[in-house]
Amino acid sequence: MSPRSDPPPRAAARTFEEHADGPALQLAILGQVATNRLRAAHAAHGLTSRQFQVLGLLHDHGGLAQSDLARIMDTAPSMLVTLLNPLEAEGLVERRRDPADRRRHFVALTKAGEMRFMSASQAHAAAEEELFASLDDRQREQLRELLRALRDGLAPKAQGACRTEGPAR
Amino acid sequence: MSPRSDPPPRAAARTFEEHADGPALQLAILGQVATNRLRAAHAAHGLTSRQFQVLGLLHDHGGLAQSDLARIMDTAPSMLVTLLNPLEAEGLVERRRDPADRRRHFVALTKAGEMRFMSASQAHAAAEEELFASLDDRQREQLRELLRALRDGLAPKAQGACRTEGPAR
DNA sequence: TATTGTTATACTCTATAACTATA
DNA sequence: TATAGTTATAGAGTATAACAATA
Repeated sequence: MSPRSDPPPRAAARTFEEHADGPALQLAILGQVATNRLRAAHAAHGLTSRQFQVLGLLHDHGGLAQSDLARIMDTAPSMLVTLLNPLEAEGLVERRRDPADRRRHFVALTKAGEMRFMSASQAHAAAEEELFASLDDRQREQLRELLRALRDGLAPKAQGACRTEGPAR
Repeated sequence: MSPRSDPPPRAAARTFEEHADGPALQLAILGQVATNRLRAAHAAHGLTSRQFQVLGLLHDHGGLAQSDLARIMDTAPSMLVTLLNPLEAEGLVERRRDPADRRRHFVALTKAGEMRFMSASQAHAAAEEELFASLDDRQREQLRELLRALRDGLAPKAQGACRTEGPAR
């Protein structure tokens, strides 16, 4: 469309509005919207998103040592204390000392914790459905493929994580 | 594919891993990645992302009253003080009282502020290019369309904003 | 009395370092 | 000495409320 030599084909100077319409910022903004909706879904069941993650990992693994949980979540051990204490106080989670190595705390869901995860999990699914309500099935599949390609194209570091946190706004 | 009546066709119970693979969490995670890359790009030029936004809005509008800036950014007036003070101390921004209404502070970029925005803007564009390097042109266009459809499908509130902030992790 | 901008304060989430106990 | 977990502390980022100046 530009038949001859425009100066160099480098990115021309952009206005801020052009940046704001660009895919990076749009992705960042929509990711923040998704984060907020999910946070609200979890909060409706008395959980922060990270606590939901804790319950979920315990659910999937059938319990974990506190140190393994810290490794999986890529967070400091002291953070886990902060996350687990209220969960234990509410009776959603149980800490048991490992008799074989009395330093270790084995953490597992209680019955109440299982039920709480189930209900929060449904809220999570509902929030997801609501977020993508405006896309038809074909668009959703396209989006999933693109996000997967994007994820795979980025550093391996970003793949396993579930880091969606950060204060409300 | 399920020829007769599975219980109800409601969403079955999900493991956490299934949630983690779902589009909502993937979008949230990738949005956080984008936020972090952009933040790094801005930080390389001595700016937080919100300060970059301030410079950008001043660039696009050719200066604004502080109160208008607060309205556009949907933030408290006191936040602007926090954002503008270091920018003014560095000489990137100038505050002038409006002679017609001496309560108002008209804020505009200095020459140095313009240059700083330009360089940070290039870094922003480079980060964007790097983020989407693994997608070909067709995929990028698909993604832009899907993000636009998604944005338009969500509450009008989410459309204009540029909120990508929140602490580092 | 309402509006503009500032200061002072508090809150949330996260990160770091020092400490206890087990090995 | 090294590891598991805890406590205490500090930091970044944001929000809220009280205030001064001007209209």
